[in-house]
Amino acid sequence: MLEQPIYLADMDTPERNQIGTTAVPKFEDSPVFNYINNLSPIQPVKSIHTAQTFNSLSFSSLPSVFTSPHTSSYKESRFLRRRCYSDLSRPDFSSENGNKGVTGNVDELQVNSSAPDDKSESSTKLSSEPQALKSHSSRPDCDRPLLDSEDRAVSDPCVENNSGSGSSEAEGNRLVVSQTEEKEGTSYDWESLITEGADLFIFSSPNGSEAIRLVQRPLDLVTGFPSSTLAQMMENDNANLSRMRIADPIESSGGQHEIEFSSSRAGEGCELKDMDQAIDDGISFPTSSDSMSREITDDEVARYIADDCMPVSNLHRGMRRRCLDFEAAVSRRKNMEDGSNGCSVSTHPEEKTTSMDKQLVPYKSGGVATRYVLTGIGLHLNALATTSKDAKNLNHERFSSERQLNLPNSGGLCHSSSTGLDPLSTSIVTEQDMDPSGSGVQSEEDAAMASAYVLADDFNQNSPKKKRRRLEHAGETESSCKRCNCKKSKCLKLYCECFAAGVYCIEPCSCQDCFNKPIYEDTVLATRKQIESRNPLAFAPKVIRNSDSLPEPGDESNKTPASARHKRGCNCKKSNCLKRYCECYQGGVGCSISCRCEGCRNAFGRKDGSSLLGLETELEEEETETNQKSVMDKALQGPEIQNNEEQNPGSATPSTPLQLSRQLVPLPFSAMSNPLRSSFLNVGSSSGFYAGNQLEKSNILQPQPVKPVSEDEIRNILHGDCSHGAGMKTDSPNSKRISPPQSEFGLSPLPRTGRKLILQSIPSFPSLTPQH
DNA sequence: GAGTTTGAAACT
DNA sequence: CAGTTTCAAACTC
Repeated sequence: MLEQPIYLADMDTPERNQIGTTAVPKFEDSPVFNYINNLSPIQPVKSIHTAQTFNSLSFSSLPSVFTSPHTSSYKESRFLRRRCYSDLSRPDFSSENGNKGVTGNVDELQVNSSAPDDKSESSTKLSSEPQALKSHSSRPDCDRPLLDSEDRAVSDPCVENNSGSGSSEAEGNRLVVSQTEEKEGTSYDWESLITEGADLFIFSSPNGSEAIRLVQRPLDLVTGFPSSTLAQMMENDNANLSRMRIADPIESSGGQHEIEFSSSRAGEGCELKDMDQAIDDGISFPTSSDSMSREITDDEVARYIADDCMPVSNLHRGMRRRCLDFEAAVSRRKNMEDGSNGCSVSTHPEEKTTSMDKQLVPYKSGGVATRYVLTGIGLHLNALATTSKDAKNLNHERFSSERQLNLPNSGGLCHSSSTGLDPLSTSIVTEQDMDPSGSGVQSEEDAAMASAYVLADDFNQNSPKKKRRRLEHAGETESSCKRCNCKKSKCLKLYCECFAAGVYCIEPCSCQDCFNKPIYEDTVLATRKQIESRNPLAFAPKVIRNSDSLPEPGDESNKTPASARHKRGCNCKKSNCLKRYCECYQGGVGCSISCRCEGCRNAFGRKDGSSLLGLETELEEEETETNQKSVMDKALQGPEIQNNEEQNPGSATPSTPLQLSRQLVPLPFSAMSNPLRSSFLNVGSSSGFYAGNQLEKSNILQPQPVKPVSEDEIRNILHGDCSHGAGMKTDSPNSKRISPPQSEFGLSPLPRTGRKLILQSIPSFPSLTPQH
C-alpha cells in the first residue's frame, strides 16, 4: 500500500481525458443503469422530484453513510486543509445549502443534501456567479494563510453547511440532484466508470440497511484498496467515479443523497486545474441549468466544492487536516523521494509548504488514504487509539457532528462541539446508523479521522478551559482533536496533546511558541522521529484494546467487557485512579497489572483485578462523592460506565462503553478487516464514552432491559470489533507492560479473517521515517 | 481566572 | 534503571 503511487499531480492523463471525452451516454439509457435498476428496488435517482430531505438533524442512519469516514475521507480528504485556508480568503462562501456538488477532479463527493430553498440559491450561486456567499465561517481554524490559489479555491473546512433547516435542504437536494442527474445523464461515461472500477450504486432502502450494504463497496475503496477496482483506479490514474446514490425513504421526504466519488487521482491540488476536465468527465455540479456545467468557472467550482463538498462533516475537516498532517508530510517526502510517482504535489517546490493540506487530503480520501496512513505511524496508531477510545463515538460523533454542521448556529467546522457534540442533541444512534460505518469498511485512518473530526468541533472554543470543558462534553478523545496549552514545550513533546496525538496545533490551541504547525513540518517530523527512536510506541495509542488478549496473569480486570488497557499502565499515587490524572481512567479503561498505581480504585477496573461489578456500589459512591459535580458532565464524555452501571445494575458484566456499544450495536461490521474496526469499538477514550452515552441515551435509557452480555458474547464481539486492538497490543517499549502475544487471536472463537490481513498489512508500528 | 495538584514525559 | 525535574493537563477555589 505504501508503495502505491499516490497522487499524481498531473491530472490530465490520457485516460482521464478519455473518460471525459468518451462516451457521454445518458446513464439512464445505459445498460448498466438499467441493470442496476432491475437488480434492486432502488428507485432511479432520476426521480429527483422527491422531496429531498437530507435533513441532517433528522436523518439518522443515512448520514452515517455519508459521514462515514470512507466517504468523507474521499471527499474531504482533498479539501480538508484547503478549505480551511480558503476560508479566510473567501469569506463569502456560503455553505448553507447542502448542495454538495463536488467536483474536483480528484475525489469528488457529491452529496446532495441540501437545504431546500437553498437549492435555488446554491444552484444559482454556483452556476451563475459568485454571489456573495454568506460566510458563516469564521473559523478559528482557518488562521492559516492561504497557500495557494488552489487552497483558496477549495472550500473551507471551516465553512459549514448551514443547511439549516431540513426543509430547505430537502429542496436544495432535490434540485441539486435533478441537476446533477441531468448532467450526469449526459456527461457520465458509465462504461468507463464501471470498467475503471467506479462503483455506482443506486439504491433506496427503506431502512437504510440496504444502503449500508451498497455503500459498503465504495467504502471498500477506502479500506480495501486491494480491490481490483481500486487497483485499476490507481493504475489508470483515471478519474474514478464512485457514485452512490441513495434514495432513502427513511428520510421523510425520501431524500435522495447522491455521493459521487471521483477520485481521479490523488493529485491534490489538481482538482481546480482540472475542473473543466472533471466536468467533462461527468462530474456534475449543481447548476441552475444543466447547460451551465460547462460554463462553470474554476472559481465557482471551487466555491461550490467548498460549500458542499463536505456535506458530511465539515467539522471534521479541521481535524483531519491536522491529523493527517504528519503523515502527509511523510508521505510527501516519500513521494518526493520516490519521484516515481511524479506526484506533482511534492514536486512543486512551493507546494511543499502549502501542500500539506493537499496531501492531507489524499490520506484520508478513500482508498488512497490508506497508503499514506502507513507512512506515519503516529497518526495511524493514534487513529487506532482514538478509535479505540472513540470507538463508539466515531459513528455517533460522526453523525452528530455532521448534523451539527447543518445546524444553523454552527459556525462551520469550527463551531464548538459543545453544541454539536452534545449527546442529547445528537441524533439517536441506531444499529442502522452504526452499520454503515461499521459494515463499512472503515479504515483506521477513517476512524482516526472520525475521531479527529469530533474534536474538530471543539475548535471554536476560544479559551483553553472552555475548550477543555467542551472536550469533556464532547467526549474528548486522546488523539482526537486536541487543544493544547503548551507554554514551554513548543508543542514538540509528548506533553503536548496535539503533538502526542499526531496532529498539528490549530488556532484553538493556546500554545505558545508552537512549532507543531505545518510550516514547521520538518521540525515536527524530526522531533517525532526522535521521540519514536527513543520510544517506538510513543505515538501509539495509549489505550489499547485488548479484547482479544488473554487476561494477563492475575489480571482479572481484563475480563471486564472493557478489555482495553492502557498501554503502559498508570503510575498514580494520589488520585487513586479515580481522576483524569490517571490515564487509565481517562481512557476509560481499568487498571491492569502493568499499572504501578497505588490505591487503585479505578472505576473501570482495579489493578488488583477487582471487577467493576463488585465495585459498582463503591465506585458509585465514590464517584458521586468525589465527582458529583462533574460527573454528569463527565459522564457524557467518558465515565459513561457509571451510567451503564446504573442503567444496568443487573448486567452481569460491568458495562463499559464498549459493552454498551456492543449490546446496542451488534457489530454489523462485516468487514472486520479494518484495524480501525477494533478501534471503533474500543472503549479506551473518554470520547468513546461519550459515544457510549449517546448510545445509552438513545437506546439504553429506554426502558429496555439490558441483556447481560455473556463473556463469550463479549469476546466474540470484541474479537470482531477489536480485532485490531488486540493485535495492536503494544508493549511498551520499555517493556513496562507486555501483553501476551498469543492473545491475539487465541480467544477469538470466530476469528475474522480480515484482522489478520490488516495486521499484516499494517506494520505494527511503522516508523515515521519516510523510509518507504 | 488564578492557583494547585497530579502524574506523564523528559532528563540526569 | 531509578531518581529528579519539567511540563501541561486536571482539578480546585
